[in-house]
Amino acid sequence: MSLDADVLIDWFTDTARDLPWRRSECTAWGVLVSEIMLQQTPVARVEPVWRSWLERWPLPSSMAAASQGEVLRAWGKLGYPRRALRLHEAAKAIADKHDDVVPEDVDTLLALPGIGAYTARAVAAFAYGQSVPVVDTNVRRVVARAVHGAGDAGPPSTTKDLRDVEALLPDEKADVYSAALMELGALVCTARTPKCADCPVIEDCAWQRAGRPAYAGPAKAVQKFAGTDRQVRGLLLDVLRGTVEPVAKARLDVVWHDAGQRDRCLDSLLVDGLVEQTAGGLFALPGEH
DNA sequence: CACGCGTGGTT
DNA sequence: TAACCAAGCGT
Repeated sequence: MSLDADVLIDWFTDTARDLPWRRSECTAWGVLVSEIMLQQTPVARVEPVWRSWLERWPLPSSMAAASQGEVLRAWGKLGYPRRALRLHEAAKAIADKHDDVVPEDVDTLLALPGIGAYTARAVAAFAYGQSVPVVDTNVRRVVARAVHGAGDAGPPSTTKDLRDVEALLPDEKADVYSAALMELGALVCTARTPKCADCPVIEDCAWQRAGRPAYAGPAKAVQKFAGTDRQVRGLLLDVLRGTVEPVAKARLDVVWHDAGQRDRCLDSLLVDGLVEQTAGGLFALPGEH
């Protein structure tokens, strides 16, 4: 049994959100930028940044010409700023080695920094209309429920997940079908309170037939934030995003009480290339001094 | 393969 | 209100 492709595609056509990276005039570069920004960051926070980003850097080569610091500042508070650095590297590679054209081949996309199993296929499908399985957390949850009758997806396994979704793809409009699966997971078949009453494929749903059993797999580790290096790194970076001129270490020291953790985080930011130290010993976003 | 990596809105 | 959640990737 599989999910009725015609029904799902019709539902998507009628009710999908009108997101700018889904419009026909959006370039492959626009799609790629959106996919990177949407890695772990909600649509609502991505949209305004994506718009200004594409206006400022409409081509990979235009972004490639910017400094790392400019890119990090433009990334703002989307989170996980290493994504911005990798996107910058990807833009340079596309400009230099691919004639400023986002590659359409999955393996070529996979070779670019910051592009993994999901993003490579999302670009292949949504920018170039290819029939490839696009598996994100939404799709994994929809498949776990509708196909396997489980309450939620178990631990990810790229090989198995791709195989599962490959088997569902219709002969026609596989790209729209993939977008529809993602939209279903994002809007209807949600993690916490699924809106089964609104589901277009409830007739096909194995979870529904099984009486909607609770998730039975291994417990998922809840990610802490308060007090972690991630929080401290974020605080340090926020200082540097807010100033154009390099700052003395004392300006960074005030953001966190624990000097050991502070210094360790500053070191890791330097190692990651998110922060640079000037000849005078001051600190700044990289590439601007 | 499990873990670390930002940030802010929702329940 | 603390916990959960959000279109992953690289190591």
